[in-house]
Amino acid sequence: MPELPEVRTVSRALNEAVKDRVISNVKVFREKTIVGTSPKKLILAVGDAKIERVTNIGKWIVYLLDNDKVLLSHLRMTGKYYYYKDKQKPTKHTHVVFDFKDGSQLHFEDYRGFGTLELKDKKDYLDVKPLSKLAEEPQNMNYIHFWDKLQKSRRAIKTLILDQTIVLGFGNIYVDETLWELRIHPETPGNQISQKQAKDILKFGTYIMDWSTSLGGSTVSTYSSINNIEGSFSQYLKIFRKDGKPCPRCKSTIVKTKVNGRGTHTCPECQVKFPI
DNA sequence: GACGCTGTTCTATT
DNA sequence: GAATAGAACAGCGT
Repeated sequence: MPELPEVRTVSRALNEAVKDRVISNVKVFREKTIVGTSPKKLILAVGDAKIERVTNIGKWIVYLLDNDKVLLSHLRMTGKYYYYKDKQKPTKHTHVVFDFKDGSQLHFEDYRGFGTLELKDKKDYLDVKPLSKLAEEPQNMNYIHFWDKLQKSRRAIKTLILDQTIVLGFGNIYVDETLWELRIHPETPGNQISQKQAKDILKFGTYIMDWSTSLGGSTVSTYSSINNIEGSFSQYLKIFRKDGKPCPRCKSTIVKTKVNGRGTHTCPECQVKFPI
């Protein structure tokens, strides 16, 4: 489901909803959702804690608590949050419920069950997995450093951009949009990307993901922010899930292929295949 | 009904 | 190590 713009949207909405609320209890309905510790220990560690702030690092949601703990949450494909003023019944796919002292609740739901919550120590959560190896978001990434990483690999540029240790925040939608905009074929080997192209990938990635964030992200099939609020950026997508339709630039028919197992949308005219 | 797809990332295997 | 295939899972479209 969500990429950087969508996770930013969710984390901002969460911050609005639960900042300064005090957790009184946590109910875990699906143990596998809690990673790295037992539900019992999680409840012990966050009970009575106040949520100081909710933010995000790439696609990870970060809850900063007023004790020595941090809660990390990843939505993966279909994780969703719901905030309720009153107690609500969990549904079939409600995996975790936070009770707050004021009687309100935060529900975490995920019908596919890939989404996670994990507890970390505030003192070193940036230096241990899963956040430790992440790269910078494109607006903060040095393009020479980025280009250096690309040079070291013959893997497809699309695969490299999706690697969160190379650049942070791109997912399948925004990588296809960015490569189409820059007329780069997704299978171009990393070591054939020029410095200028590397710079442009970061520049356009920053631009499109900031723009999308300002519209609440892209609701393509199931994504929505908390309480089912949809994003409206999908109307501006040029190529993602447009296979069979004309390219907005040259009117050639957009094709869909697979690159390293990921569905990939390409204009066969605009995005010229690299010379072998 | 079966099969192949889905906005992600981690693990195992080569 | 680097690169790939498969796995985690439920639902939807063909």
